[in-house]
Amino acid sequence: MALKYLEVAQDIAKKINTGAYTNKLPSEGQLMQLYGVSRNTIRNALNALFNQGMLKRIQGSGYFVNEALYHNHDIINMANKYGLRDLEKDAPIQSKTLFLEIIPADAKLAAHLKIKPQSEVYHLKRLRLRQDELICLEESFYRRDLVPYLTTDICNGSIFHFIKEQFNIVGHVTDTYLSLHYTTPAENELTNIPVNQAAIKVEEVHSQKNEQPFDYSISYYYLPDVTFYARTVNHLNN
Amino acid sequence: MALKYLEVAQDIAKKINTGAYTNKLPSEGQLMQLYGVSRNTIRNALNALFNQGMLKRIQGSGYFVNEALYHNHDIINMANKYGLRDLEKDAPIQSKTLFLEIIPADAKLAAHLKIKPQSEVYHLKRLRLRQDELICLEESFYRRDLVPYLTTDICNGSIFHFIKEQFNIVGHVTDTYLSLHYTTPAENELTNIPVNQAAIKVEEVHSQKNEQPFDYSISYYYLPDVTFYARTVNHLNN
DNA sequence: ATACATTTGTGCGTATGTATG
DNA sequence: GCATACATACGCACAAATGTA
Repeated sequence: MALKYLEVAQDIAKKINTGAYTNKLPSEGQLMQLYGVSRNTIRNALNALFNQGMLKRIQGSGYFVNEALYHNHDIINMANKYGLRDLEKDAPIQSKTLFLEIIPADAKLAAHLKIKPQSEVYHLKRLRLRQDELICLEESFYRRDLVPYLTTDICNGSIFHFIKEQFNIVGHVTDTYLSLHYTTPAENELTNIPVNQAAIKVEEVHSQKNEQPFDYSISYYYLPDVTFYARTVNHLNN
Repeated sequence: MALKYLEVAQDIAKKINTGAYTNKLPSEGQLMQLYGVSRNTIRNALNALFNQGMLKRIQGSGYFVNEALYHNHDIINMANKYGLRDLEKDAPIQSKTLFLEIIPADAKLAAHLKIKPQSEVYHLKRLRLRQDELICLEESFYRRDLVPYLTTDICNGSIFHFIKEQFNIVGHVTDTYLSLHYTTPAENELTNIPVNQAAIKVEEVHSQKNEQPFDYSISYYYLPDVTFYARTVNHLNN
C-alpha cells in the first residue's frame, strides 16, 4: 500500500513548503528520472498538487509554484485547509473545547451525514485561537458509528489526526458552503463578539474516499480581513 | 483541433444538465464503447467534470451526479460560475452597465494582470440583476492589449462570450478571493443598498490556459442568503 | 522570421491492484 | 467466491505551445 504517485506528490509538496522549490519545478522527464517512475505516475502526482492550487502549469514551459498562496498569511486555501493548516504558517491554531456531548441526529443533520435520523452523533463546539486571538467558533458533528470514542482532551488537539490514527478515517473530499452570517446572542455568550455583527459562515461536510461522510461542521469566522482562496480550472469553455 | 476528451466531457455535462443522467453514469467501459475512445480519454473527460464538483465517484461502484448542486437555486458553484451560470437556472442574469472607460493600471492592478503599471485597461462597473432583483455590483478591469475593443452594449451582454468570439480569449483558470465587506457611500449611490451593510466580496482573476490573466474583477453580493459552494479533493492526507 | 529542441497535452494500449455488490 | 468497476502503473506515439539559437 505504498502508492508511488502519493509519495512523489507528498515529497514535492514538502519541497515547496520548505522552500526547496520556489518557482520552477523540474520537468516531467527530470522528475521521472529523479523518482524512477513512469510519466503517468509523475503526472498523477502533479495533478494532485495542481488541483489543490499549489501549482501552475504552462504547456511548453513547465510547472511553477503558485505564489498567490504565499503572500498573505490570513488567506485560507479552501482546497487544503485540512484543520486550518494554512493559517498556521506563523503560529499554530489552538482549540478550546466548550462542550462535548452525544445526541441523536435531526433530519437535516442526518441528511448531511447520510445516516438515519436519530442515529447517535458526537456534538461539540470549539473556539479556534491563534495566540489568544479568536479565529473562529466551530460547531461540529461526528458520526458515532464511525467515531465511537471522543474526549474533550482529544478535541483540544487535532480531531482529524486522532480519528485517522485510531479509526483509520481519512478525509478525502470536502463540500464547503460559504455564506454571510450575523452573530446571535448564543454566540455572544461563547465568544464575547457583539450580537448582530457580520461574519463568514463556513459549512463543511468531510467525506472519505468512498463518499461516506463522517463529519459536518459549521464555523464562524470573525476576523475582519480573513480571505478564502480557491483556484479553479474549467476545461469546458473551449 | 477537436479534442476527444472535451467533446465527451461536454456531451456528458449536457446530459447531466438536461436530466438525461440523474444519478448513476454508465461505467468507464460503457462510455468507451459509446464514444469509441480509449479509457484514458474517458477518464480525462470524467476528471474534468469531477474536478468541477459535478460528479462523485466511488471505486468499485461507479460515477454519480453530485446532487448537492441541484437542491438550492441560490447556490453558486465556484468551480464553474463562468458568468454566473449557476444562478441562471431559473431566470437569466441581466447586466446593466453603469460606465465604461479606459484608464492606466495602478500598481496593484498591474500586478494582478501581470502587465506594466500605466498600461491601458478597460474599467467598467455593472449591476447584475435577476428579474429586477440586484444580485451583485461588479467592477472589472480588462487588459486592453488583449481586449482592444469594448462597448457599453457588449457589456450589457456577456463579455466573456464576446471576447471569445472576437479575440479568441478563453478563460481557463480562475483565482477567487472571498471576504467580508461593508457597503460604502459610493456603492450606496449606485445600488441604493444602505451604507455599512455587510456583503460578500468576491475578487477574481481570470486567466487563459497559459496562465496569462486578462481580467480582474471585484463583485459585491448583497443577497442575504447567497451561498458559495466548492468541492475539493485532497489526496495528500493518505 | 525560421528552425530546432524542450516541455506539456492528448491519445492509444496493456496489466495488475483494490473496493464494491 | 465471483464479476464488475474504478485506481494505479507501465509503455509508446504524436500534437501543440514555448523558448532559444
